[in-house]
Amino acid sequence: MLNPLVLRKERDFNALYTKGKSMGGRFTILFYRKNGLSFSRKGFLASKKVGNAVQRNRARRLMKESVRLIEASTPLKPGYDVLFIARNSINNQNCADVKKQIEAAMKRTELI
RNA sequence: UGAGUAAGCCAGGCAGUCGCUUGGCGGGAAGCGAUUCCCGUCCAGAGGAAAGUCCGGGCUCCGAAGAGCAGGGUGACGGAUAACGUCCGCCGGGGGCGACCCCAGGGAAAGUGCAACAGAAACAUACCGCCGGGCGGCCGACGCGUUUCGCGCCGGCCGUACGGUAAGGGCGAAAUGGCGAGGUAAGAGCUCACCGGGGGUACGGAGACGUACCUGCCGUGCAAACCCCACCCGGAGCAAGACCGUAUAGGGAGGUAACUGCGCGCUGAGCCACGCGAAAGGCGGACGGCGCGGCAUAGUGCCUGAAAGGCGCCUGCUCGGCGCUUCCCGGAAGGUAGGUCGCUCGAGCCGUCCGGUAACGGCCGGCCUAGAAAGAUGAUUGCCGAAUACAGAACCCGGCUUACAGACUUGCUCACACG
RNA sequence: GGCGACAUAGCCAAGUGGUAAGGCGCAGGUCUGCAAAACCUUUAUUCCCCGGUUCAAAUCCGGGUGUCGCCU
Repeated sequence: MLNPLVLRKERDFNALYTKGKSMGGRFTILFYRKNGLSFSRKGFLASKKVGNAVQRNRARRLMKESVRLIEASTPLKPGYDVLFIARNSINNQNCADVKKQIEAAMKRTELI
């Protein structure tokens, strides 16, 4: 069985883009929306604008690691779909800066 | 020491903490089900190009995987290999002082075609020039007859038509072997030496081919133009495909929103008819444009269709093969954003030895080394340190090509210095 | 991940060995009292890039880059 905590279906992504709220940051863009479930689902996305396969993998790992560290102290509120999209400015950044930016964005949108 | 050339090898390392993925073991859960998930612990966890997808093969399905045609590919010779357009050796040609490097390197007297422009001619062609004798004119010397001229002969120049000539000029990317001498009216393989080419003979070599001798020579380039010769190729691709689970058994002539017309939204200052002259009129979130929607009983158009002793299906075509029967379409089956398998033990990797110039092959011993499904390698601390470039497996393997910071090893060549 | 197609002026494009057609647009001109229409003129020299074959390449061959499409 597939992991239910991961955003997967094209329908969910389209709903996020059209009906969800968004918040742009320096390195990432944040989409979020209430999903009506008892748990939250997350997605991490890096388009071809970010770079080649190595740079896209690096961007997603930085975002996942940042969210993991944030959730260790202050967990995500349940009942949301959240999508993190990397911008190409994320290249050559270290984890601490990305974590700071994502944490600020999540606080402003009151997801944590 | 410097410059160069060829081959090989590495792709930051070690330790601690947190986190991710497969598998083994132990325990516990979820779902109608196929089956899956959670916790603890142990082990393992991207590349030399994983890339481009340019070749070749395995594997799977398609219609039996058959013949022919079409189409595509390769191209000196001998070998290696599962196979190749790859690799090794060797031949020929080209480059470099050299080590060494580069070459789609069969056939142009089998045929067809092309060779623009320029040029006389690009299958046999004479433009300028050179030469020859003929005719005409002019000039000069000589002789004869004679007197203000005529005739003969010799030489030169000009013109003219004819013939000879491919040595020279000119055109061109390319002009009927090159160069020198003889020869000739001028020229010409017409003759000769050397070089080049074709053919023949002999010898050497497994062969491509090489060497020697004889032979006077018959246009050139393009086959990555058609083509000929030899050899090879059925097509599609893991989203291939296999299994399981769940659900399900009728209906019947239309379908399609492409255009016009209709509605809504956005855009935003003009638009329409008449007339031509200076004016006057009508409409105006109009007309037009873009987007969305409705209408098939509004029109135009398009598609399918109830057909007949035939119809349908089959990789580009044919031979050939298969199926159907008297209305048609469906349904079932199968597939699909349900699950599992395919999914990694393989032409595998490492080492000694043996055969072979080498590519490679063989014996023996040892090893197991990613298999995800929004897609696993990250964060942080310390030490070494100049310290990192190109870059992420997606069914597997052998090659090629392309990208790339730097570090190291070995062989060989050239130059200089010293012994 | 696999398969396929394309790249020519600002836009649409023809050309498949011999110095790149055509249309729209832009600019200039003619005409007009002013416009529109019409007519005339101008606009490619790295034909996406790099090599090779050829006397000669947009065209043929090889490699690269970019864009687009399809996958029961």
